[in-house]
Amino acid sequence: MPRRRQAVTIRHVAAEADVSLQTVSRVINAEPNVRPETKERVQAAIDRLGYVPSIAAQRMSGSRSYLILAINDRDRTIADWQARQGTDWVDQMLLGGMLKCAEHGYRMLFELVDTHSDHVERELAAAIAALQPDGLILTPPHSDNPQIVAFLAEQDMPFVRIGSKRQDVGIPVSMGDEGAARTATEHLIAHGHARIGFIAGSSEYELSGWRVDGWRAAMADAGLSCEGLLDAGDFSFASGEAAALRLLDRPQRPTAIIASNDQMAMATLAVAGRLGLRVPDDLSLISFDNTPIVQFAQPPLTAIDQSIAATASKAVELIIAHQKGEPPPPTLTIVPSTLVARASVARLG
Amino acid sequence: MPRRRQAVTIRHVAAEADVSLQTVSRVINAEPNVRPETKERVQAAIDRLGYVPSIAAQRMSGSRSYLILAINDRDRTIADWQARQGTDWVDQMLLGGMLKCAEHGYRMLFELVDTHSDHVERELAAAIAALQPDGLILTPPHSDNPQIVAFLAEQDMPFVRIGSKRQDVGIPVSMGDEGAARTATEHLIAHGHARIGFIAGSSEYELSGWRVDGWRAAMADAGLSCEGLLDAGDFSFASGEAAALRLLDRPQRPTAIIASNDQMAMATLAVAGRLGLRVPDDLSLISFDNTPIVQFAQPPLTAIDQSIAATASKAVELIIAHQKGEPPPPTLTIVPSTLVARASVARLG
DNA sequence: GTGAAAGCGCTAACAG
DNA sequence: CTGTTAGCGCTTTCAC
Repeated sequence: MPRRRQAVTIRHVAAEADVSLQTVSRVINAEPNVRPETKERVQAAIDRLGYVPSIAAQRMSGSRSYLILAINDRDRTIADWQARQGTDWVDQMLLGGMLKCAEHGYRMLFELVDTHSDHVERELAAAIAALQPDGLILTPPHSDNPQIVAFLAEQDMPFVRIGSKRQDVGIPVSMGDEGAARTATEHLIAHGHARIGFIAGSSEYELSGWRVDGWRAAMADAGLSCEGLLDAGDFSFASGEAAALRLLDRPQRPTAIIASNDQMAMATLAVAGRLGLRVPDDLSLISFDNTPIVQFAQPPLTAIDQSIAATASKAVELIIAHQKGEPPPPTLTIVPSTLVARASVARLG
Repeated sequence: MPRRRQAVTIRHVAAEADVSLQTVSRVINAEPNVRPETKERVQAAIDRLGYVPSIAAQRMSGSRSYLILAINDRDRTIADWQARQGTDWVDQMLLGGMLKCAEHGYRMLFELVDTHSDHVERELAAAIAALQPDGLILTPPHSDNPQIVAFLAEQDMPFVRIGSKRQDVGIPVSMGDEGAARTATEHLIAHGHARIGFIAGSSEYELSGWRVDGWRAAMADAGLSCEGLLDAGDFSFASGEAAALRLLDRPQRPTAIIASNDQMAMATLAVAGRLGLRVPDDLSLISFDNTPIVQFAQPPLTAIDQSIAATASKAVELIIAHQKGEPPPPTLTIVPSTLVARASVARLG
């Protein structure tokens, strides 16, 4: 293998512009103390030579690596990829994250980490040691994993916790789960529903609880009872089927159901079909996540859209801002979710 | 910002194992000339300290960067992400590519490059200069872009050309487009079809032509005419609609259509519906790509599945093998596609 | 077999 | 405002 070296280095630029290495470095990093005309001359040399700094060298000399690591749950991500159900969480993260990174000359690297492993720290430490990223983005359920969070805080590695609300360490970016559940519930109430069932997600994810909270709050505000209307799955289709069956099997069955993710919503739709219930005429349905499959459901499902792209983009922004020494936002950052109305909700009565 | 340094370096390991830096380096890189017991002692120290080499430093000193760059078309990728139609090309690339990379201690980085830009070289040169990857993976339509290919060859940067057949430079990995189209065509012929229409894709992609070739060959082998049965779109839904309309508007309309991708197949399905043709009773349909949406179509579409995960995995393997100095495969590598039978093909007559 | 020295491309810290 | 010096952590080259 040929020993691969940088084609054009800072040295070439310095020679070309007839200045010192340091001056070139200052121009590259937009640092002060360079006379405009010198700066211009250097910039011209850079352009002429097509010079681009080596990230490795920049990192080596103790500055930024321009790398941001997005950490996702290994098992779940691989399962989604293999299932080929169209789950586009990763794509949306890339869309928001990569583009924002590119704007600032950063790169986003995708890393899979096993939540359940007893040596999460080691996995993370290895990734950090190897890549030396400038910051990490944690996604659920990692965002609230005490081991991970404590470890990163200790390393004082800047990190954003997507879908988290805890402001103790790291920078949380909430997707407004409670508000989203409230919105969905209120949407149904506005359509005349009173017995609104809720299928919660896995308790491994804190957001599951927040969504329940939002539903509860909206029901309470409307003076409605939640009695016998709450069930839970683990985000899988099968668990959704079971939960839907239990909910719809009750004597006073709900006239509407909110499912905490699309898989469980699709399962509910299937169960309704089996029970001879038409959606939306006999049962209204709202799902969470708004992945592509719900558009193709029959009927297309009304869904809560969590803007993952916007959230990832925000996360990158926050890390870069932190990197520049700017103070973190004083209050919790919330990237709001929206309700996308389709055909699975009917007016009651 | 605190000047971030490696927590544990090769120096610590050397001290811990009481050997020189060089010996540690030899162990890390599995080089010869280390006595087994020394090696063991060093390895123990590495494990005890949780040492992981910094890839920046490795790269700096002229060795591998353990980074492989996957290059995708910017516009198309972003459009897919924004459309949220469930296109999972990127996910499948990550699935195959990342996991294979991880097996060998490499990382895969995703990069978007504008095909149409007049300074593709500059974009690529910048990415290469910044990241210093050990190899690149080109995806269509980049794989056969003469500018890109020439540039990389000149840099002598190892690269795999996914979906290409040209063996002049780089390492091509074909997905067997011609064979796949042949398979689809023969599948329809076996079901009694004789007037099998074909909607080709954008001529910007060489694979569009190969697919047509496969269809032509299968038709010829069966003694069937292709007269008036070929049309083309550009892979978009709208173009598929137009093509399907032209094909189905003919006096002797086809009894089956093969569309070069899922979007155009879905468009054909929609057009058939509008014309009062039932699929599969009045029109059989086979699509290419097998992205998630076709499972959710009514009826679910029979499709050619191009195993992108397997292809990406193979691509990574080839780059790493090349990296190790192994010779490239003497013949064209083909990752075969398979036909997934669903409900959109009916027996004729 | 193992070790010492030099240097990769860049930036921090200091000097002028 | 600009330049010089000294490394960053690792691998290469060459000694032993």
